Amino acid sequence: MTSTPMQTGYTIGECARRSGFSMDTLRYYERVGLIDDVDRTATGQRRFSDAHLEWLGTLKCLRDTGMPVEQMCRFARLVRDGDATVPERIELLQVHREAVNERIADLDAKRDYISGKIAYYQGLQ
Amino acid sequence: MTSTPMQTGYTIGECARRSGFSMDTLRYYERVGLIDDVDRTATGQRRFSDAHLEWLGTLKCLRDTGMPVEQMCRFARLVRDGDATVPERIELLQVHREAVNERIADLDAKRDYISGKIAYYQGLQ
DNA sequence: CTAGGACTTGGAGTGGACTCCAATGCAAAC
DNA sequence: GTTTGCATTGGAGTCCACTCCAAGTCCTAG
Repeated sequence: MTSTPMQTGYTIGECARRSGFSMDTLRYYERVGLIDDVDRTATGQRRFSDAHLEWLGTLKCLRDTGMPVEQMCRFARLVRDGDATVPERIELLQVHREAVNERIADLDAKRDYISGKIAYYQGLQ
Repeated sequence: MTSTPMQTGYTIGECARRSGFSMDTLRYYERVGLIDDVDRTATGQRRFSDAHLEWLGTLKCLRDTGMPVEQMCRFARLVRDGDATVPERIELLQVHREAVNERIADLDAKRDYISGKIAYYQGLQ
């Protein structure tokens, strides 16, 4: 049904479908250092691993919650630099989570404002 | 303390401070048709009214909840076109509110994922 | 009266995050 | 073995929503 890995690992197209990023975005992320150690076939095509897919899941989460690419790069660097950076990673994620909390609270308040507007308009009918 | 309206109404600077938009953004919004009927002094300076400030509050809410400028323009047009468009405005706001709801739900889920990551890292310590 | 800050314009520039392109090579299906 | 379509590259282009600029005018405090 779905294509089988031809050597081993996922082609960029398969990886795009599974990760939710476009192929272009995956190449871009590799270029800026968000993705590492991508295998290549003898002829130069990328082959992504399950570990990559998991990492991409994390990236997707961070990106979709509004973390700038540059900060994700910092996180990626920490991960690359090994266990000693765990406290820094915790710190970074906690700060980000707080930003997400604030964003949610803001959206929540503003949704109420919108609901108020809707109710007002409905009162006019 | 704060500047008094020199004729009547707020200068663009005052309006910027009160609305949370920059002066440049206010001029840009006027250009694209999001703001209407701004008075001018004899020498051409803008003077915003309280009604403008209220409208800007609505714009801020829509913008901060992710509505694209183009869709805000559509809403502005509906408002300009008078009472007959109230049902359409309700529809537009309801659709937008639903988008906000989905955004909140998504952020919520992803915050949990982040919390999971944090807990995992803390388990390593 | 003068200094210094606020305001005007049209248009150009910015930033972030992709997204597309052309020319070319590779691979799976029939 | 050829077609169909997926993959490669570097670099250019796009999109959105501002944001900045230069050159000039205006306004108010002292």
